[in-house]
Amino acid sequence: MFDPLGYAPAYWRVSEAIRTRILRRELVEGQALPTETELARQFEVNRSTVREALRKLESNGLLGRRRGGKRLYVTRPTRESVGGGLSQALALHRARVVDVWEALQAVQPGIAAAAAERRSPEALCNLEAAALQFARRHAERGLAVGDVATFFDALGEASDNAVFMLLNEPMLRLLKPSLAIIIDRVPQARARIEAAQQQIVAAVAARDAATAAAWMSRHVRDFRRGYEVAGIPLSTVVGEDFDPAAPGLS
Amino acid sequence: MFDPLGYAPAYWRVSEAIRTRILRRELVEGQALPTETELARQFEVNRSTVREALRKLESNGLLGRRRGGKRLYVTRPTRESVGGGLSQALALHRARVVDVWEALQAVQPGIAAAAAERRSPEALCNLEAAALQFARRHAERGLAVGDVATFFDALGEASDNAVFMLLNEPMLRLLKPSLAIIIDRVPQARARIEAAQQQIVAAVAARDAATAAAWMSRHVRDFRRGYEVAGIPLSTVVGEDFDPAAPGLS
DNA sequence: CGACATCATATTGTCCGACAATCCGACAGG
DNA sequence: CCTGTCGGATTGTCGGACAATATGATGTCG
Repeated sequence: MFDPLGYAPAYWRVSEAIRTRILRRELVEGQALPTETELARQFEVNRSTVREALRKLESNGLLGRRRGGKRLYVTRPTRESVGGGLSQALALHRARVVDVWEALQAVQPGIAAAAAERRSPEALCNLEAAALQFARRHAERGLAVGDVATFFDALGEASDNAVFMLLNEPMLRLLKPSLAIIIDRVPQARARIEAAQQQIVAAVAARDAATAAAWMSRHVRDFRRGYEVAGIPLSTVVGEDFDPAAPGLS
Repeated sequence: MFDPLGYAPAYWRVSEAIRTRILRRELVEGQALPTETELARQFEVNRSTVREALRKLESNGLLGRRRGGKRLYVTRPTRESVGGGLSQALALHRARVVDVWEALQAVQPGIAAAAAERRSPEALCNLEAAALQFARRHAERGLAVGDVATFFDALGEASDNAVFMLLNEPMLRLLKPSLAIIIDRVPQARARIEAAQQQIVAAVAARDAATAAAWMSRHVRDFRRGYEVAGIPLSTVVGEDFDPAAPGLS
């Protein structure tokens, strides 16, 4: 009948106040935040309270500090920060590799199509570079996985769509461990990936959205075959590697 | 040439220590965290330091408190929490409605297909209920938008894929404001949405993945027409409504 | 025996004050 | 122009304090 009358602790209100100003763009990116003491003075709360609020915003990626710097600056969440949160959440929701794969299957063709339609010359160049990088050194297992991710990232970049770019990161992060196993155990995986990448690059270069999407679809389907051949159960729960991105060193 | 030697403040290390234990499932969901004083004793740091660490985890959605409760419990990030973070990030990245629409166009058909393949009887029931709800009361503008979102959510639920469920939330959140305008300004919008929903429900009920995906694709394409008819520029930057989910009242 | 009122205790939210480390900017000197 | 020095400002961390209130134990009554 009655909702509980909301009480919000001070650290929460302080954090919301700052967050709102950032989202309203009254505090613009790159701008230095006032010092903790100054904020405490303005909000009329203690510095400890301010600090708790700042930690919240910091971990949301809205505030960050420059390399080795001391003061906080307004920043927007990096892809890594958003992706980290999302993949962490997915891990806790016990998402399975097949779930991630299914999402990949749904999203990536769309990304490829968008990239084909709108790629800039530089983005195409990056994409080609990524494909070449994978082709050149896919012998080393450690690098190969990273290069595959780089390729997908370059494609997202080429799509010029912030949503795609942000969605790419967490899915790849969750896929990486199992992808490493596939590349390790399935002999023909490297060659198939290389071939698919080249077809996709060609289609993107030719601005042929339909072909790009089709090849990407095939490419992703290959991953699923990879799981089966590598003997990874599709119902494996994706795990986080718990590798914290070092704190101030962004 | 040299990497900076990493230094991590204590509050960060404390936060990481707890986060790692949660991700390793050594701290399971629903479990109460030790008290702040106890944590301070165990980590051998000051309580203020512990509190800063807790704020980080709290805002990551890994810790939460029960209604009106005092102690912190281990929780997993709710859909709202990760959706809020993601849509906030997208807003700051100046994502445009066309970007969100494009992502919707890529993802939703996949969700519909997955839902058609795997829907449980209960999920189907919820989906039907959502469609019915929209059909019944789409006259009221305020409710109509929410009901559309509920329909998409029910579909995500039916797909039984945690990734899809988590991805749905932020996109809908960003789309809502513009959707409200469309429903308001485009006379035939309501009828077209209702028709599409019914077709999708029917396809999902019949486990016809291809038809479900096709209708969903058409449905999403309609939104784009809606933007044009309603006179909303596709390059409008999506904005956050800055509606903070109340703090302890989850 | 179980439901309910009562109360002491524990816990959180917030404050104050303090201090070391170190980052910053200015300034001088080669 | 690069380097060394220095004082002030700022952050990270600490200890202690206190009010408000959630929690759990206790006692009471049906």
